[in-house]
Amino acid sequence: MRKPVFALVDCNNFYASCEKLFRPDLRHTPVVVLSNNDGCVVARSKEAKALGIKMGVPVHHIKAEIRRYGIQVFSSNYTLYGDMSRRVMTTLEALAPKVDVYSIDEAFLDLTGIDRVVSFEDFGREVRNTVYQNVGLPVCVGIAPTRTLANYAAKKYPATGGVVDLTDPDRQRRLMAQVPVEEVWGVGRKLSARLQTMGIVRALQLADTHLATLRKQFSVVLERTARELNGVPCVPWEDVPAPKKQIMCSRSFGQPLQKLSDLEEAVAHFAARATEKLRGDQQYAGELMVFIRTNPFNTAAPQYSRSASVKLIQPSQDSRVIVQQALSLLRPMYREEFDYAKAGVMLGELVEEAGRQEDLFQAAPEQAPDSGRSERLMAVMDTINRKSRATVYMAREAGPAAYAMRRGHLSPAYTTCWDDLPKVR
DNA sequence: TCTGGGGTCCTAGGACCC
DNA sequence: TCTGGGGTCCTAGGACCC
Repeated sequence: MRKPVFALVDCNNFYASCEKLFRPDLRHTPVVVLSNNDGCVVARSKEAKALGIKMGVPVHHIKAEIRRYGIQVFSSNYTLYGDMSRRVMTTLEALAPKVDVYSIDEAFLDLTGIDRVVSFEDFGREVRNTVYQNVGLPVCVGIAPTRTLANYAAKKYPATGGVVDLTDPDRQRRLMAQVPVEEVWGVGRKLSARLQTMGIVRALQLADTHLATLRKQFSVVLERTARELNGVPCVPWEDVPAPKKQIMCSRSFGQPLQKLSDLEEAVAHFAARATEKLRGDQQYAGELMVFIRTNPFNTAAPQYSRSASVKLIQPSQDSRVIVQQALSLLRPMYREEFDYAKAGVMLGELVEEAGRQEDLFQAAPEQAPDSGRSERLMAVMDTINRKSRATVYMAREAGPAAYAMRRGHLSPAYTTCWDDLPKVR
């Protein structure tokens, strides 16, 4: 049997790199990109990292640094990042036989058994150069027998020119001896804290821990991680992306809301957006959940957090049905004495059209007078809204601007909107 | 003033069945 | 001096990832 070999291709500081790509004047300027609602930092250029700006820090905590160092701040521009991501992935698909897109800025390549006229390292360099030439974005490439090893190979050794070949077991162990355990893929804050109390502080120590102990004291997940560090693949390969199991739309409000009518507008809006995504995936939802909550960071204020869910008799992708159900879940949860900071709608029990169960008490589709009407109406709405965002919406939604995200530093849609094309003078 | 949003998987425990 | 055993399904909660 051929030994498995995976490459992880990871875009460096992806969002920040996308912003810099269209602003050559910022080549050496520290850049940060903010989360939705301009809340906290979710991407940093290497200059910003060098200044000690931490991932996830609320932007209002680093106001002084932004001013002092002239850090350039951007709101998240997912239209731009999504399009750049698509270009990177298309390039990768031309370079490797099997590509598993893992996230907006990462993909695994299955290199098992490819004819190796060049070394893995040369292959990695070719990937880097081609992506840079075609798209203009820098990537790191880690190559190893398992994804967990490839993952930290790609992320942790930019000093090697962005390509690390970890197929050699001795090299794996040498590098693992230096990697802190919390940097291993699958080991987060909680697990690393517990591991450290057991004296496990390096990746290599985790790899050498007795597997049954890990399973017993933690779970099968950590056991798998340890196996992967030892070169035994445990993460299944996804040739086609698995269909989504839930779809969520939620948002923190710019200002706290008190009135039921305001919450209704927000929840109606989230329900409509979630249902739009649902139709985009050509799925139907069998269940929906609505939640509302106060601001947990405001510890002085009384806290309130509720969620409610309902199963639909017949799975639906009709915004009218979902919005109406969401509102009837919201109303009994509402208490007027609280300041609400966030709400959301989650759709679950998603099914493909073909597997949809019909309502036993409904007339047969060919006899039902409105058969297909819902689908046609929604299709018309989506078509109009694709051309011009939020032109048609449910009456209960406040309107296009009411729950717009705070995005005070948004860059233009350079690649997806004619009006925003960069101009060459 | 000000702390994101959207996902996945696993486990434990309870209800229920025979 | 003792109170079965095995199975499924569901839910809530915890952990992780980007």
